[in-house]
Amino acid sequence: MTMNAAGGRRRPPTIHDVAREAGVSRGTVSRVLNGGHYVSPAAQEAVNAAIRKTGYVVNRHARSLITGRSDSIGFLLTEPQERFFEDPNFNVLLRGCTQALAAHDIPLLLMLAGTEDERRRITRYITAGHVDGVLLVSSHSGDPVAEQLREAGVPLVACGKPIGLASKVSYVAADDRDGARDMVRHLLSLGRRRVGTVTGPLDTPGGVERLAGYKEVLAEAGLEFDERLVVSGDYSRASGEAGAEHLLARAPDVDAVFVASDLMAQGVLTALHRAGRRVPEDVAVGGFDDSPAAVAAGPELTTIRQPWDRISSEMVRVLLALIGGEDPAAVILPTELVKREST
Amino acid sequence: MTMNAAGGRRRPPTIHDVAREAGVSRGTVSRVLNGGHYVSPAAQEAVNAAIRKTGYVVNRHARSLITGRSDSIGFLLTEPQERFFEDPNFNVLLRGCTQALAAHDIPLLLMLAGTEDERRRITRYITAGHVDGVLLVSSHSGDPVAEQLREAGVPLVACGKPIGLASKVSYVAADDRDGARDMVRHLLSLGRRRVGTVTGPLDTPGGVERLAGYKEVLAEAGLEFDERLVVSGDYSRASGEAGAEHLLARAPDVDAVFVASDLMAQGVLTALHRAGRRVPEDVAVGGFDDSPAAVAAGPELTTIRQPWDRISSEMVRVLLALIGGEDPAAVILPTELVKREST
DNA sequence: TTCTCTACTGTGAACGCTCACAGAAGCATG
DNA sequence: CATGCTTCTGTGAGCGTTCACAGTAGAGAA
Repeated sequence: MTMNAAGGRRRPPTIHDVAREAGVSRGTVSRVLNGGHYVSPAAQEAVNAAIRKTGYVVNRHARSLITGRSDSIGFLLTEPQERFFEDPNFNVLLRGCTQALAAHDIPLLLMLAGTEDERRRITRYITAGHVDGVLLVSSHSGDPVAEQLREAGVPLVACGKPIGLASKVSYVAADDRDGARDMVRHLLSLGRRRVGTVTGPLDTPGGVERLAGYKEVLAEAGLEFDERLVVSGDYSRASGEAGAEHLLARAPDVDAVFVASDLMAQGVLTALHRAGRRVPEDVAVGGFDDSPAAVAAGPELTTIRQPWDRISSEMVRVLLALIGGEDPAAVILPTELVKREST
Repeated sequence: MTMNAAGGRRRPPTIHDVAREAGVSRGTVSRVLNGGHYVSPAAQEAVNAAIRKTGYVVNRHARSLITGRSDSIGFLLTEPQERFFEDPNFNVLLRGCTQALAAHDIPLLLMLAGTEDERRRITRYITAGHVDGVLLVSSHSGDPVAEQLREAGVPLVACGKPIGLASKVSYVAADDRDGARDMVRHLLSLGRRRVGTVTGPLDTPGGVERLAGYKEVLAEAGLEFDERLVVSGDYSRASGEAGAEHLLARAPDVDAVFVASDLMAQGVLTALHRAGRRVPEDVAVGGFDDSPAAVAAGPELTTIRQPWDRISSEMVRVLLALIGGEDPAAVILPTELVKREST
């Protein structure tokens, strides 16, 4: 649009050009750029017109150099596996965060720290002040990166309650336990009495909480806890399949399964199908997440919807507050039972 | 806000601190940082030691301010839909690019430009020089953002051959046409003669090329082209399902389907199952992509593997070359037939 | 009048780095 | 001895911005 007719590549306009154009000083332009306090309406208007005319865009590098802020946020994934990329929830979360930040005109830097080596480099990068804060997605406990960032005083918001960390780290999570309770109550309401579960990894908050909810409801229904009905998975499809086989072998009379993720539930469906069990007639299956995988499955999964859109927007809100100097906060968001064909 | 354990607020070390520590000047430190030309071995070593000792990390903002480079790359998604996030290929691509860039210590900025409004803001952001180059993922033709960036002279590499654009834009793509040929030949080799296809969107290069490959092989096999065997989809699961129903209605004798994406193929399987057709006995189904969806499907899909890892690393390589002043390049990578249960 | 207060504006000095340039040292050549 | 060349090193300037501070003008109070 602003190509010079002369053909030369034109140097982008600076605050100086705008000042000259508006007939004011650099300082006044800067004040307009940063909220417009102590600026007369006339100057305000002149500067805005000059900005439009010159096509001026602030040079973030120059600004960052002096403010010490970088005006960007890191999205950090410290999973050793690529599981998160396989996980549809991850997409939704990433997209939600990007959009929430875009509303503040803040770019998001995607950082993958799978290996030990990468983790070191990225920690170094972050602590050097190249991002103002970090959105952390790391399900496992005892994450060294998280601990290091916390110690370095980098504003940090985790997705899901971090287990291993000392207190005072902000996080946003769905109410896993309550979601699990809802699902198991739902299964019991269908008349099922031999309700098994395939848990998530038990070094993750989600895994622990969902199992806790399961146990609570069985107890409140007066059903005896039967450890043969509990097998553990790692949120992957394959582990769901293996888990269901295990379950069928140990408790053939199982008539319902609460699976701690939709992806695992897909695996469970496969295994049940192979074993000749009909879903939901013989065995009702409930998932967790309401990810695209839930609808992709056949039959479509009854599941617990996690409010990913709200989780991501809350993560961004809390992080920006933290950067603004507010105290750490924990946000727990409600889940919702979504009934489909599998129960 | 990095608080020191000692209690003092420590300013991060600058190039000046390193210079003092090493007993040399700023200039020498800078030269070491930028390749070490014209630096004596003794100075080189002293500077490296000082860097290690002080924990110095270069301030990219200061560097960018003077060099005009930003040392970061944008990953731009201009899809209006969230389809890409649903698409497992996207994950692999994003991860691959992030990692390839990480090897060069270049952070990746994720940019989503779904709406018209966002597109304007992001174009502005990019053309203001906040990234050195852009990896563009936009399947549709006539993308205004791409055209604007091209005109503004921003180094740009597209994923897949852009249709609408004027020439001279770099891209990396799998050999869609050849992949389609392989799959259709495979279906014919199984003795199938009524081979249908569910195409991708025909305003995308993938959609067009895969259909072209299909037609070519039918022609070379001496089979007459039957337009009842061709229905179009949009790469979504739902469109695959609808497409298969359409196909069954128009050509009930269909004995094989080449589906232009795995996700659509999942939908095709669902529709075939509902219609009581066995796969692969009654109808063989071939997908495209070899995405996780291919293995998630039941039966597991025979498909065409796209070399996503190489696509992403090539995109990064070409973009860095472009930034380095080299000429635009097009890279076409070979595909591979992966046989599974559905054929 | 004179003083104070408020609202606004301009100016130099940073921020941490790279770049151009000047110079020094070492060595060979005229 | 001067001269040139190469390799290395230090210095000043400046990138585009914000920030602190010093003003200025105008209004109201003493």
